[in-house]
Amino acid sequence: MNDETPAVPRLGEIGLTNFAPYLMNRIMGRYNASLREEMADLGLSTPKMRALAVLSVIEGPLIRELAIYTVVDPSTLSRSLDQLQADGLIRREADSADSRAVRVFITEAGRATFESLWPHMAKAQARMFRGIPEAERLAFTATLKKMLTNIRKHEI
Amino acid sequence: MNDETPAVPRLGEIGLTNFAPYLMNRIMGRYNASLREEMADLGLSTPKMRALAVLSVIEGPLIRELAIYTVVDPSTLSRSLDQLQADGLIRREADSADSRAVRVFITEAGRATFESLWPHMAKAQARMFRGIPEAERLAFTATLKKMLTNIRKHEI
DNA sequence: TCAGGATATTTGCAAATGCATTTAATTCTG
DNA sequence: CAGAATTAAATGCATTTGCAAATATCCTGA
Repeated sequence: MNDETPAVPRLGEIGLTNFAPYLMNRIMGRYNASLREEMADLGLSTPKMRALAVLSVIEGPLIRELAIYTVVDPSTLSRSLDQLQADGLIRREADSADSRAVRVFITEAGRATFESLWPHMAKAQARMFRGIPEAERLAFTATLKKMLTNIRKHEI
Repeated sequence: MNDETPAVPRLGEIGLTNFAPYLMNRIMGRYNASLREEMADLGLSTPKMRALAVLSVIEGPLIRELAIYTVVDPSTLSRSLDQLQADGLIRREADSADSRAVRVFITEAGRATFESLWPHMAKAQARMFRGIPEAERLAFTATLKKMLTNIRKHEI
């Protein structure tokens, strides 16, 4: 019998460029960097951009939920929302059922700001997938969805 | 004839969970968060962890190269290396050919620190891929490699 | 029903981040 | 080959970040 812990292959054995989290971090780092200039022109940081992106699709989530969708710490998100609110891009509204909770809504100005950023996001995504056939792209996204289900901590 | 700009489908039309960058950011956010506690126990931040990971595989890169591999801003990396050096986990060495440049080497202590973190990284990756067949996993990683080639700015 | 624990958000604060600049060295160009 | 332009790394500094704690509210079981 063998009671040793099963050996985990080392990173060097796998190779950096076969380790999916490494590749994903690097790709997302470049993707986010490629949008930085356009975001700066619109006065947006990554958390603010993500909040607008989610709010353009999801109507009036709780801040807690928005923090999950955007993968931004609630305290950071709270301050990002302060800024977006000061710029008139979102508004907060007390939840009718739970007076601790706050719902967030995108304003028309917020939607317009996001609309002017969106083509750059779409283009960055297109560049990422350049030369990759439609079927492969769909399979890739399907795998991503499974991975999100596997790794997520929350039900949303 | 039609001289309008071709319409880019909106995010709402695509759906948040069909937009690959959204999924990838969310997955990587969870992956990184899942390692935070183990990293904190070892006194590592994300940039420091990434530097050790790359240095465990690549021998003596320039700081400039390390910044690309780790997707960390050179100024941030410089300070992260200060800390790793103070803790004896890496050492800097002047490049023999170019005296502006500095090469970075992992020490034995650095290797040991990374080795104690690595099983957690491997486990987090395994959890991410849970239930996903080997073939699908390989196809996914192959697509990631193409994407990195597409999106990267540098030749490494 | 009410005390104790949980939850939603905000705020305090120290540390980290990233842009702009500096310093030092190398490479290019006329 | 001199001077200009470029490059590598480090540093100054204002902003951002995220952990802890505070505040306000809600829920649960005796």
